[in-house]
Amino acid sequence: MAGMANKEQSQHKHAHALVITDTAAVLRAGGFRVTSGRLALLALLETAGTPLSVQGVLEQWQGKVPDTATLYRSLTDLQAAGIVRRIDLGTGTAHFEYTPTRPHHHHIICNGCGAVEELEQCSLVGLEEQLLVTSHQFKNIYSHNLEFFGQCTTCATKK
Amino acid sequence: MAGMANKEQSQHKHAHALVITDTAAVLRAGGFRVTSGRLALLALLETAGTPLSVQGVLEQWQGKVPDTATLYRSLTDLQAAGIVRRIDLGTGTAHFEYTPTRPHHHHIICNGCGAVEELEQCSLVGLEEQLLVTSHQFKNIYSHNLEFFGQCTTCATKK
DNA sequence: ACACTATTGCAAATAATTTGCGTTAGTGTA
DNA sequence: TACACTAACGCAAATTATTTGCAATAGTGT
Repeated sequence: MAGMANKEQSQHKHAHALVITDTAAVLRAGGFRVTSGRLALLALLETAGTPLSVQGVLEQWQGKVPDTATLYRSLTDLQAAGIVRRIDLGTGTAHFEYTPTRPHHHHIICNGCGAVEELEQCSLVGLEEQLLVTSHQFKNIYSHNLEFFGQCTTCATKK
Repeated sequence: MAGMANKEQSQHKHAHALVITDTAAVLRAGGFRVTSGRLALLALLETAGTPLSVQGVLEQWQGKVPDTATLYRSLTDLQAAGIVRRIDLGTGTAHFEYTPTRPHHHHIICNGCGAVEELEQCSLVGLEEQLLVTSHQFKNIYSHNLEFFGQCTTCATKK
């Protein structure tokens, strides 16, 4: 597990950014070494319009692709540090998002083509509180996953 | 709560039952042959307090366990027929529930021990409608998954 | 009791993900 | 800038989850 020790950010003059959007800075802030592999990985995740699977990452990779073992290791560590979010789209394989530029949100997945749309806001925090009152068994809720499944316009038209 | 009262079903000709609770009848209604393997599988899923993985099914199986290939095939077919529901608890492996006695609902999963609690009602149908108005890309929503992750009382106490 | 074919078991193939280990390359320090 | 330290990487191999092919077996309707 990568500790969240060194706060080495803003080695440049923009000290006012509330959210670190520069991937190199994000890595440093997370206690990671800034390697070309990680930079490329985060850049990919950041630019991709949708959550990417390991497969997806490899396909979009520019140049010599990294070893999958390395990729999985990176993703796992980055997730533990909160830099990457692992989500389940019901496909049976993990998908990943770049957290810093993507606040908590949910998805709609097309049953037909697998297209994924990200949803704007989420109003379930209030619901979480209610749940804790009702639940006899649970004490805390830290997070939730919510995905909708349906048909995108294209697939709906195709009959 | 795991222990919802488990009523003995009427295995006789009460034609007025709105929901078929007898597993053999459920199988027949779904166009399946009533085999001992399937009966045992459905019985297990029905009695289990929580969604079961294939692993879990095998562990709880009484007597000579079935082949996993068979198990997967059965579960896949039963799911296609709507007799079984496949859900994702974020563990990376599929879990299954017996649909006839379990209406649509969601779960809370303990980050510590993996304990799963089923939640009563779900008020997201209205939300689905709203989403369709907002979304530019989606036409229909057929279903959704919602799981909460937190700490059960036991794990919360354990430090 | 019989024929028909869904279902099962067994062996083997895929896929996804993880682990061990020696090599390479960021980082802080001199 | 050079050097030592060790995180990160590549490669091979192991696990785990799930699927597929095929021949044997067992429900079902007649």
